[in-house]
Amino acid sequence: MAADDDDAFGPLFRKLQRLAQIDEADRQAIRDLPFIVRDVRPGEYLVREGERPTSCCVMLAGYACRHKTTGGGGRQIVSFHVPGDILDLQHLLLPHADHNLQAITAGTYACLPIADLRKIAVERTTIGAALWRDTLIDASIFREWVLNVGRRDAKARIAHMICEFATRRAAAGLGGPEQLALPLTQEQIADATGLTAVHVNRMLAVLGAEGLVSRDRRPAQIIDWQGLRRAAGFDPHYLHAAA
Amino acid sequence: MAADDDDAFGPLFRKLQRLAQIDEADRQAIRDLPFIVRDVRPGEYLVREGERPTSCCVMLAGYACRHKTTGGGGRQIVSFHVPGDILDLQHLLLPHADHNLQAITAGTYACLPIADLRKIAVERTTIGAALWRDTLIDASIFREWVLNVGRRDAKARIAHMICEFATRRAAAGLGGPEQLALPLTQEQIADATGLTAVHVNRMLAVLGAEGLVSRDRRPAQIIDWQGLRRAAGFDPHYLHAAA
DNA sequence: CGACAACTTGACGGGCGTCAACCGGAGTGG
DNA sequence: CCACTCCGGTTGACGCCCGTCAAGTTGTCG
Repeated sequence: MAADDDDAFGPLFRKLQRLAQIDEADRQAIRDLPFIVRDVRPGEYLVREGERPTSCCVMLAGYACRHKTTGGGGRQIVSFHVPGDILDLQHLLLPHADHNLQAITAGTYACLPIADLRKIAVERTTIGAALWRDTLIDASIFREWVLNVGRRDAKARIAHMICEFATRRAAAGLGGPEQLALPLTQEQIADATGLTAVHVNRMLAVLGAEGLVSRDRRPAQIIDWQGLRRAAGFDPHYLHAAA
Repeated sequence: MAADDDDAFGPLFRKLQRLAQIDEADRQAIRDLPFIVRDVRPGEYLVREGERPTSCCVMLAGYACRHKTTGGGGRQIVSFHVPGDILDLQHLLLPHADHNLQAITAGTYACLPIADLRKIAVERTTIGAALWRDTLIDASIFREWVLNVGRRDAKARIAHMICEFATRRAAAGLGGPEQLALPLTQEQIADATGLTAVHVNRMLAVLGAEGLVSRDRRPAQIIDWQGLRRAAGFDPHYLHAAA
């Protein structure tokens, strides 16, 4: 209950608050869990496909992604994550990891034992509802990604990905879309959109020429948020106002 | 508790059994819920994007899909469903539908009130775990679809979709892959894979020429299951042995 | 027999992948 | 301080996979 703990779990509590009406007792129950805080370097793996994780990672700072690969070596990022996100909630009930979890930037994570988390989800129904709701929103975002990768052209696809990233980052309290410095390489954008880095570069040039994003200084920034939304056909209802 | 009810819920109970160790009391609790059984015609909508459903549909017979559309009119199927599947579990905790639910073939559905289902999920923890686990597997399947649509070429993409469909149908107890009569039009396959119907036709011709699927009689059938798996790079671990 | 939906086939074009070269900034070691 | 390396970004040439358009075939149902 020390102020330090509270600060550390701040991003998580803010997120749980958006998901359900958790109260002080719920927060305390989470603080009382045995956990370790871990710093990671850019590119470090938190979980690899096929492993049986025993703890569940909560992002406290930094950015991360989940990705899968085909037999042929194709790599596909399936989601990005911002502070407050619970990264592998699926391991509460699914023993084997079906994808990789990798840090994009340096960051810090709280690792909570899965068994304890499962217990608390049952005993404290509000926390259980928040976590379940989070997995449902997760699934909704994946559905939107299937649509994005399957049915939008390269320009709209990239714009949509950026819009979602900016929106989720804003929801995490890290500042509005206009002040986002996109912490992604063009190759990472390519892996998330099912394109190649070369073509991402070309499309970013187009988005830049249209005055939607800046390309002079790196990392890229959003200049015209409404214009980018229009270019993407971005409608945030699929985020269910809580991601 | 009549034998009729039991028969009707058979596909659901079989699925819940795979998800968690539900017992007779759990089954009885579900039978005791107020529900209605509904027959639908091919193409009929069960839920439309933006609605606030008050009941949750369980498939008892037939096939269905979920799909979304872009502003520009592009349509993307994000999942297929077989008997036993719970179609809109997300509405337990997310009020607004973020996608459409549509019957592919004629079928029958049990509609359970969402409020009752939510209650039973909390009171009977085994049922709650089964339902939560189901949503987690759902999410895993979406992730695989992102990979499929984003990183596989047309032939492998179609083959992979067929492999998943056959596997899930087999898990539902409807017969092995070799005796699947694919109940999908080429346009539906196209909408699920992010391709066009014309190109799906070309790729099915290739898969036929390679002796993997039959094209002489319709609907299409799998001839060489192992070969199709190889062409798809299909590894069912993402289904977590319960979908 | 006509209407209609689904499938089939061919011609053509474009969006995006591939290959390759080059640039620029950050880190590193002499 | 400068050379070297490395990673990420940038640009151009070229080609293929797949979309588009359009016509024709098949099967089904009234």
